[in-house]
Amino acid sequence: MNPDGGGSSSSPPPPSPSRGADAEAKEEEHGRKQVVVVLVGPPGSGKSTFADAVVAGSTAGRSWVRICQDTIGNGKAGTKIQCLKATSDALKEGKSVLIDRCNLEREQRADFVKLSSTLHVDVHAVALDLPAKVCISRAVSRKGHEGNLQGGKAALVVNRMLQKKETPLLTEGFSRIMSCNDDGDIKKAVDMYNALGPSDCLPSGIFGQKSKGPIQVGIMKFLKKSDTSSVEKSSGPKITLSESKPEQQNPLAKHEKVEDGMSCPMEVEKGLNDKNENEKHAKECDSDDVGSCTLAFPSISTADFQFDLDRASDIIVDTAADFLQKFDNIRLVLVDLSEKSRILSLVKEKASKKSIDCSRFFTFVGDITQLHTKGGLRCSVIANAANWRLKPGGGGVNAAIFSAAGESLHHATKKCADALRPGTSVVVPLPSISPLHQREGVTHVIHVLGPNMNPMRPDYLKNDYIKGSKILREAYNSLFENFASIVRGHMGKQNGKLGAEMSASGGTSPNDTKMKREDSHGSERMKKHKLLPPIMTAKQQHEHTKANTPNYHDKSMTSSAAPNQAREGDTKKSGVVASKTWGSWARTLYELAMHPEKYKNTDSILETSDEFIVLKDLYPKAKKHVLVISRTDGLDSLADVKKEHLPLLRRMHSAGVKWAHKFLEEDASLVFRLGYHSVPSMRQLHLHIISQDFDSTSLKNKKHWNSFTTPFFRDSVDVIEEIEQHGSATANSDEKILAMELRCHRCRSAHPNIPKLKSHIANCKSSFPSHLLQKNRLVSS
DNA sequence: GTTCTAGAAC
DNA sequence: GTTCTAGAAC
Repeated sequence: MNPDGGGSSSSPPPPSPSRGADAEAKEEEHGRKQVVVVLVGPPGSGKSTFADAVVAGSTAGRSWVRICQDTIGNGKAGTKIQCLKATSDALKEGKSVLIDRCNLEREQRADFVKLSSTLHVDVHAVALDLPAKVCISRAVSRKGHEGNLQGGKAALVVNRMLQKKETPLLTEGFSRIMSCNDDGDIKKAVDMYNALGPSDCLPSGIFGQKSKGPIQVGIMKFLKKSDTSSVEKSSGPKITLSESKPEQQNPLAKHEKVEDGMSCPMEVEKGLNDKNENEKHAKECDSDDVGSCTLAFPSISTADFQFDLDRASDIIVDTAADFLQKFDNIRLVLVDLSEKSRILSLVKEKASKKSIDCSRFFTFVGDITQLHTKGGLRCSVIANAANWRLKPGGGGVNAAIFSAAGESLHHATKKCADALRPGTSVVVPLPSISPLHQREGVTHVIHVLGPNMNPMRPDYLKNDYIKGSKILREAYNSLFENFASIVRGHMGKQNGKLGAEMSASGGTSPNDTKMKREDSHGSERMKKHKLLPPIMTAKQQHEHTKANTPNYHDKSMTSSAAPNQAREGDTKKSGVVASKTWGSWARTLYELAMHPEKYKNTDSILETSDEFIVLKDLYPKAKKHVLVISRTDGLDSLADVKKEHLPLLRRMHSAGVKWAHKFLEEDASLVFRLGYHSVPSMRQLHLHIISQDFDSTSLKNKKHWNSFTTPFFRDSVDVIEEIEQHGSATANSDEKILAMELRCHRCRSAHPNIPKLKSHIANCKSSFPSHLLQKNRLVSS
């Protein structure tokens, strides 16, 4: 760390901040260069001490004022408004200002930046990035605090605040940002401001941000015993070696020690990841059938930022074991390049202790982009340890996969998503022109993003391994779930072919078609209730279907009320765990699509044709929200859609576009998006046409929001293209996607709850994310 | 899908 | 005390 100029993470600072001629003239007139220093740090990080030291120790004639929200209210709680007023007054008197309040979130800092810029004054951020443990200990144990934040409650407050912390950025308007990571950094920073004469200015840029932080005990774990006494205790013997040392004395030595503890031992047991085993597994998997049920995946988050290998291997083995229990006939292969891979040997060792079937979960040494040609292992799906922007490059597995797959993967990825949150994954069907598809037989790439331990990236976890482990677990679960969804799709296709063959030979009646549909409903419902039946190979599925066919025939419906009953009976009879049917409410659209004449007196139905009806959504989630509902009996969700439905889908899309244009005639400011929910709540395939204002009282919860603004929403244009190319559409069926944090669909900013999100989107004028601006995904005037 | 409501979060 | 979320019931 070198706070006084030699920034560790940014380019060398320019000689002086770039500011308008106007401001320069003003400064010359006054003969001084004032500055506003916005302190950023939780309670206990030492903001007041810092500010007092600058105010008291100024040696070069600059006049400083500390503006403290805790004291500005004269006994009552102070407000930001009061602080802004005091700042403005002090600046007008020619003084420089230190803002002593937490300012951890961008929004809290914004007004101070704005005020400074209005008054043509430079604004700096000084982030007091001390370990959470230090801040908590200080906040908890201090007495007579000006804001009365002390004792046990301080620990909770600090923790809560740190969860929301947003690292200050130059784009917020700061000319200079300095991070202080320990008392040494703080002292240097204080000295620097003390030595600043009235007309001096400091170089602009970012200084002192760490690329790697010291190990910290997870904040949550630390806080589980949040009363004062246990906080004191828990910082005792349980803390790792690195933390038992005084934190501030020698940060570098501490850092090295920590890294020692983290890195893998150099001497790896020979033969742990044996080549013979590779060959054995390759043979077992050397068929298309098995290959189509095999996922090859790299270890997530362990390469670049050294997520603890021991914990990571536990998580891999746990999640894989759980997953294999739920599904038969699926294979998971952990791949790493080196025979000496520590993660492979750890996983292998732990898997053997768990007595997992080693033909269904094993490690493989090789290049994940050449598993078939070089390793003889067939895998139709590979996972990528992606970066959050889903961009090629960077190195490691990500660079290798994007490079091997060629430009088409990049294009295909952009269609599915433009960013990924830690702990989630996204399925990208690999176009058949991709070399990776042609050469290796890879049909899908699943991009996965694990926890991020890199402070230069969003969602940096500050070595909170409790949270990190949770996210890593989510990442693998999401990966495996998405893989299962691909395999399901594959099985569905096999089934589809089977049906077509039977039909061509005259062996099927209309009821057979119905039967297949009911079967797919069964699986859909089970998916929802997490009672997944074992996934079968195509052959087994065939046998299974045949065996159950009489039941379906017997039970096939004779009235519109029958489908639910029929399905319920079937699932019980076939010995599959019984699960809930579509609720009565979920059949509304089905009833409507089948019998629109019954509803002709309502003004909700805008259009009726043989193929579809257009309906105003009863609970619109935006100013304009209509549904184009297919009338094809048996077509309930994206999972049911096949190539034969393409003409229908195209016509539904055209109808949607037509209605969007009609609405645009009434209000040209609207922007529409057309798409399907990955897993609809209502039966009967329906296309949403929804204006992007999301201005509606019916939009009430996170699920509503995320179902229209995450990859859960599949753009109609993409669905059509995917079916053209692959014969089926992928659905992002991972339920976690609907529980994701709330982000603005335009600027992607995060918001803590629905009301705050709504007030943001009412005003957000940012342009839409780039991927939405392509391929007519948005319809506007 | 919505409504209702307990209890968590603020 | 009020706001907000999330799970159960429908």
